[in-house]
Amino acid sequence: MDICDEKCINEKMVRKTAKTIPQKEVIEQMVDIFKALGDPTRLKIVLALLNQEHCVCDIAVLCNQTDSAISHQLRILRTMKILKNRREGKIIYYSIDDDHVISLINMSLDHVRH
Amino acid sequence: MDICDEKCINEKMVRKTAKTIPQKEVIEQMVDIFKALGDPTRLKIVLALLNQEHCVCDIAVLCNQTDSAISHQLRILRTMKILKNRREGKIIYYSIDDDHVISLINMSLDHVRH
DNA sequence: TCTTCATATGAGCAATTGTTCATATATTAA
DNA sequence: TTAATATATGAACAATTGCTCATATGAAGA
Repeated sequence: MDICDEKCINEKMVRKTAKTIPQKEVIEQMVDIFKALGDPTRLKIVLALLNQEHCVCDIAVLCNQTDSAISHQLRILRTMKILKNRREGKIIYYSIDDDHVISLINMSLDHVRH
Repeated sequence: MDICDEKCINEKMVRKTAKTIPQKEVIEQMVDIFKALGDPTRLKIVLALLNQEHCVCDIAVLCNQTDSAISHQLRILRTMKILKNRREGKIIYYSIDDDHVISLINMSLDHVRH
């Protein structure tokens, strides 16, 4: 981290805080989780799966979206290991694969309710 | 919520889950928080302010961004009541105005560290 | 086998977003 | 008042994103 001496107002404080900021990789992973939940369709999907698994088709109904749109978002959430799925014949059931995400959602619910 | 009888595979489960999904307004507010933290610059800003306030100029240094870019993002975070600011002469100090956000960040840090 | 149904996926498009650059505002010092 | 400094803001632009539509895959039944 190179700190410009010219512009920096309070170099000591900046240096101190700089040490506390997580490394790039960690920040990127945090951003990815928040970004995943920062879309109404994806958040609704996760909310719909909080208590039980559902098939793609039912998730689409619950989210008022087309199967295709939901499938695209499910792939993103699956790739991120936020969701997992299991096949039963033609039907594929999705469920939550990450307890931290549940905690994040409950905490943001607290936030909204002040 | 109208549930299509044709497509729905398991109507009972869908109806049951539908009742548990928060209303639109709540979901939008949750999305807004996650979206706010779902950008590397904004997340870095909040991380930089976790322990103490900083002026715009120093935040820019800490985030490796121009003052202007930071100022734009600070306005977003201020509008969302995630940050507050105070003026001291020419300098404006920003700090965190929302404890829930701190909890969210700590929880996502847990997540990243498995 | 052929058809149907559930899901997945690629291309294309419109909307959103984050940054840059130029400029404006506001405070302090000269 | 004028100049310098810190911050804010509007316009423009490039990049990203989420959806639609068409098509593909994969499993079950006829």
